[in-house]
Order: sequence, then structure tokens, then C-alpha cells
Amino acid sequence: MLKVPLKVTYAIFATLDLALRYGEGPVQARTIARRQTIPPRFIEQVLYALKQGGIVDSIRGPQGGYVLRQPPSEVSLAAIVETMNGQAEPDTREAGTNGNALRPLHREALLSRLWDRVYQAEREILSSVTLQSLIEQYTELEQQRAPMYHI
Amino acid sequence: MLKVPLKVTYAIFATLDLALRYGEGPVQARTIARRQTIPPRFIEQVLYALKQGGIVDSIRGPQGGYVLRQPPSEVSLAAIVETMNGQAEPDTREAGTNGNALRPLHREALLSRLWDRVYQAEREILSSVTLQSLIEQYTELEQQRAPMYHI
DNA sequence: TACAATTCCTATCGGAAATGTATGAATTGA
DNA sequence: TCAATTCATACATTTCCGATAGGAATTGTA
Repeated sequence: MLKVPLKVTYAIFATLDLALRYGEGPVQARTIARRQTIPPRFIEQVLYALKQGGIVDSIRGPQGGYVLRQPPSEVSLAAIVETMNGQAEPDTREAGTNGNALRPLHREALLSRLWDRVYQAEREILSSVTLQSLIEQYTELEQQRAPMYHI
Repeated sequence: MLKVPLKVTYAIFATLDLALRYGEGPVQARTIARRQTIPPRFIEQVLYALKQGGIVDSIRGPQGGYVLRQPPSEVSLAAIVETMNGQAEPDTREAGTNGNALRPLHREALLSRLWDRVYQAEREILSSVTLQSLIEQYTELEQQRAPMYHI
């Protein structure tokens, strides 16, 4: 039920990479790809989607690249995830009618309510996590094991 | 992120069908298929999985069929969903190492914590919903629009 | 103005997963 | 013995996802 597409993971790592360098000018797709171990041609698409979703801005031409549109503390994972999952299919198919038991419309309504609840719960959690808070958790983790390296 | 495989939906409708007739003897796969509009050869597999998962019992031979193993109030959707999603892949792959930025192990840990939280939230909701409560919601829905038909 | 670096956008491929079909064996009531 | 039914697995088809490809558009710089 809970499935995390790779492109969502990639999107989070990519924006996290941008967050770590927020305010230092654009970062190129290739650079992110190398640092985050993401197929270079694939991350282009991810960044493209992130741009369409208003998460990042892009600068074309030499020395171009991508920057976060807002400071890391303003970017929630909910926004990233929603963007990557795109405008979800309306999914308004309804199978053939049948006689007895569980009228299709109602039974569909029954479950879609339920999935809505689950979806809302997911959204609440993801809304409460920002790139900034992820960075903080990350540096905590680092310091626990090998104080004072990196970033 | 939230993806509901068809077979899960089928499983819920199938068990709901059994729940509506709990205590009235076995219901055959073909009958459920017809009533719930599910491909007959496909629901056999769903019921087979439900049996393996201990959700339903089966009776072979003529006049055989399937029955809920427990009363509807004891069967949570969490149980059904978990059964249908089967023993999920261990998924312990770890991609290649790279130099800079976001050490793979830590960055993975960061996200898996998060997905765990989401997963737990989902599970809590699904645990709180039983076939019995679904039936109650269903009859409510029915009465709102067209009092006194059916079942 | 030319050129190279970079993003932009779409098409396509390949493999995996999901959905659905088929077949025959095993079980069992009548 | 027979017919109805589940059991178990194999196979076919379709859909989705990760990844690659190619070229157009933009723009800083020399």
C-alpha cells in the first residue's frame, strides 16, 4: 500500500542537496547526479518536474543550474511528494452494474473515504517535515557516529 | 505513495460479501465473483491468498465455498491488506558509494524512519476499521438515499 | 557573433509488476 | 461413480516505472 517510487526518493535527495547549498548559487543537474548517485539523464526529468511544481527554479545557459525557490525551512516533503506524484489520475472508471449486494456506487464511496483518511494521515506527517528539519536530523546522525566531518 | 492494488480492493469486497452472510454457510467463489463484479478466475486466487493468510476457511467439494474464519467484528482491514500484500520484499539493496554529500547509509536511515512513521499511521487506521464497521457505514449510506431496500 | 554549456521537452525502450486466463489435480457430497 | 468445487501452478497480457536518447531552446562568455 505504501509504495515510494524511486523518483520521489531522488527528488528528496536532489532538493536536500540544493538545501545544503541554499544561497550559494545554482547547482547543475550533473553535479547533483554525481553527488547523490542518481542516473544523470533521469535526474533531469526529476528536476523538470520539480520546476513545474514550483519547488525549484532553473537558470539556463553556462553556469546555470537549479536553486530552491524557497528557503529549506519553507519546503515541506508533502510539497515535493505531491509534485512528483503529479496530478493523480481522476480515476472515475466504474465497472459494470450487477444485481445483488453492495451497490457499486456506495461500495466505492465506502472505500474511497477510507483511502482518503489514510491519504490525509500521510499528508499530515509529510507536511510536518521540511528540508530544514531533515538537514538537522541528518547532522545529528552524523555527529553521533563520527563527530565533525563532512557537509 | 498510496497505491491500492486491485487485488486488495477485490479482497475487501469479497470478505465483505462473506461478512454479509456470516453464519449462513459457505459462499462459492463464482457467486462472489458475480455479485461483486470480479473476474471469476481471478477471485479464486484472491480467495486462495485469503485462505493462506487465515482470513477465510474453505470447504471443498459440492456445496463447498468460503466462510469467514472469524466474525466480521474481529476482522480488521489491516489484516486483509497485510495478507494481500504478502510478505513484502526485504528490499535491502544499497546503491554504490560516492564521495561527497549525504552519506548513503545515513541518508537512507533518514528516510526509512520517515516512511516507517507513515506506514504506522496507515496501519493504525486500517486496524481500526473492521468488516463489521464497514457494513454499518454501508447500511447508513444506503438509508440516507433510498431508505429500506436490499441487502 | 560564434560557441559551448546548460536546461527543456518528448519519445522510446526494457524489464518488472500487476492483472487476468488456463489447466489439471485433489477433494468430497450425493 | 460423478459432478461440483477448491487447490496449485503455470502462462499470457497489459500497465507501469526506471532509464536512456536526441535534439531544440536559452544564455553567458570570448
